[in-house]
Amino acid sequence: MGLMVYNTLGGVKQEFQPLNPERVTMYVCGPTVYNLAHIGNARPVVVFDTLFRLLQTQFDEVIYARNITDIDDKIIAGARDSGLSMAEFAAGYTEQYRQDMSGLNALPPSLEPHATHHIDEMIALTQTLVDKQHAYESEGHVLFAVESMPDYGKLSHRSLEDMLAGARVEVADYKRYPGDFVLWKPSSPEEPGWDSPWGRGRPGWHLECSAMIHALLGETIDIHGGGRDLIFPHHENEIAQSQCAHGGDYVRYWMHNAYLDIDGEKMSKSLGNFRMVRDLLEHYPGEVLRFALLSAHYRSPLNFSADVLEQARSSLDGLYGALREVRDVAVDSEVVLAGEAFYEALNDDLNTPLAIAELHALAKSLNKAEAADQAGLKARMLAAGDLLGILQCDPEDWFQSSLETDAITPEQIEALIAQRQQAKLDKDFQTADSLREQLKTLGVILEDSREGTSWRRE
RNA sequence: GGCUGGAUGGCAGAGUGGUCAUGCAGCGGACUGCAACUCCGUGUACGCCGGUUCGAUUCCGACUCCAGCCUCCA
Repeated sequence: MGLMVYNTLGGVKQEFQPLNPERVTMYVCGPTVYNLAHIGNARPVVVFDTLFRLLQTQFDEVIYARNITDIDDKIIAGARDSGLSMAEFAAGYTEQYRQDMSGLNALPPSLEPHATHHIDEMIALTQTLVDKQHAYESEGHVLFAVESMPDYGKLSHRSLEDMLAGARVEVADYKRYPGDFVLWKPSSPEEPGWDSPWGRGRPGWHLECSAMIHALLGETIDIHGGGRDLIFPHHENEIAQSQCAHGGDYVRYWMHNAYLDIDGEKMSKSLGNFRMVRDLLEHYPGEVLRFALLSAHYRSPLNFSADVLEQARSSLDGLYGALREVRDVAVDSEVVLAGEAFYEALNDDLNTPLAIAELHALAKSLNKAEAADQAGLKARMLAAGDLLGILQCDPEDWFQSSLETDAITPEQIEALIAQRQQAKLDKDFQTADSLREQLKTLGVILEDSREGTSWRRE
């Protein structure tokens, strides 16, 4: 069985069959660069990065695009407040975003289009929609007329009547219909803007993705991903724009990740419980954050907490522990995971928790393996880890990288270990134990084996 | 109110119509000078009430609670 994915459009798991098996296309909504990325922003990045890695084992060419929204009202406001130009302001957060995601072992996407580099395409798309009578100009705005699209609402399962019933906001008076949304809006002289047939203005948010996808990937793409909250209105409106402009299918498989909570509560400004990736990376290796994010299925809510992070670290310790024992065993680089339980778990709609369970099973086998079987098991574990974006660093570095304390240097640790070794030879166990205790208070754990004593951070 | 999705052992979290998730933590044992690592063993978990069934955590229905969206927040 090949890759199965849950398609939000239709609500069922389907076998993944790309339009063109020679060139698989995937687009994931990236950040609006007006702020630091929080851990919730990181979830789709890690999830779709894992999918990107999986797809690459099955298809020769996988184009993965993740946009940077660098024109937006929040960016305009942020730039104004900080006294920077919009471009400078956005560039700063874009660079920080790249660093943060790299810290989570997320591969760079194949393409990283910036909204401001595709304004011409957005204007053209808007013009097409106006020409086809799906959009209209009103008081300097160009609006999409949702009534012009019979199946508007198909992704989010809501009808125009439903939306009206639930409407809680005042309707702008330039809209013909309350559900109409902005394609192009006017800019004041102080605001950034581009000349267009409707005057100087800037694009609406939904327009960007439709225009960039069309420009870079084509009229129909295979996978479009993002967080659940984007289903409505963002993705619904993308469908409306692209389908009405170009006809045909816009996206073959819509995939949406669930939210994550912090300590059982929604992450929100009012609760003040935002966790920024950059801050978390100062206290935890990126791999721990990534492992924690993958420990729940992407469509399930994930409760993020310090406890979960410690559990992730302990789990990774166990996996790296198995690899450390075979540190000097050479591995065969040609490993085919297809067909194995680990791989099939990922193939089943990216069931990362089950895949991780299989990884633990591999580690257990490796711990118990005869020498003859070690190379093969190690190679499979590393290949499996690579698909998840984990287990790629040197095990000794993993255990010895101390992010919490600089109270003692590796040289000092080695010196104390040598001292303890001598005490052990002298049968002076009291001294030996006190040296071990001394190190423990500094967060260093000793492990004796036949080959000698190694150490790791607590 | 409308739409979507949830409720699994101390914690996290898969899955299934009928002996097993898995990890973390705990407990017992082996190993060890003692530990740590590792290995072995260990938990009458499936929101509530009905129904279908020889048998339901898993299917169906009601109920309770929770979350998300309906406002350019992943």
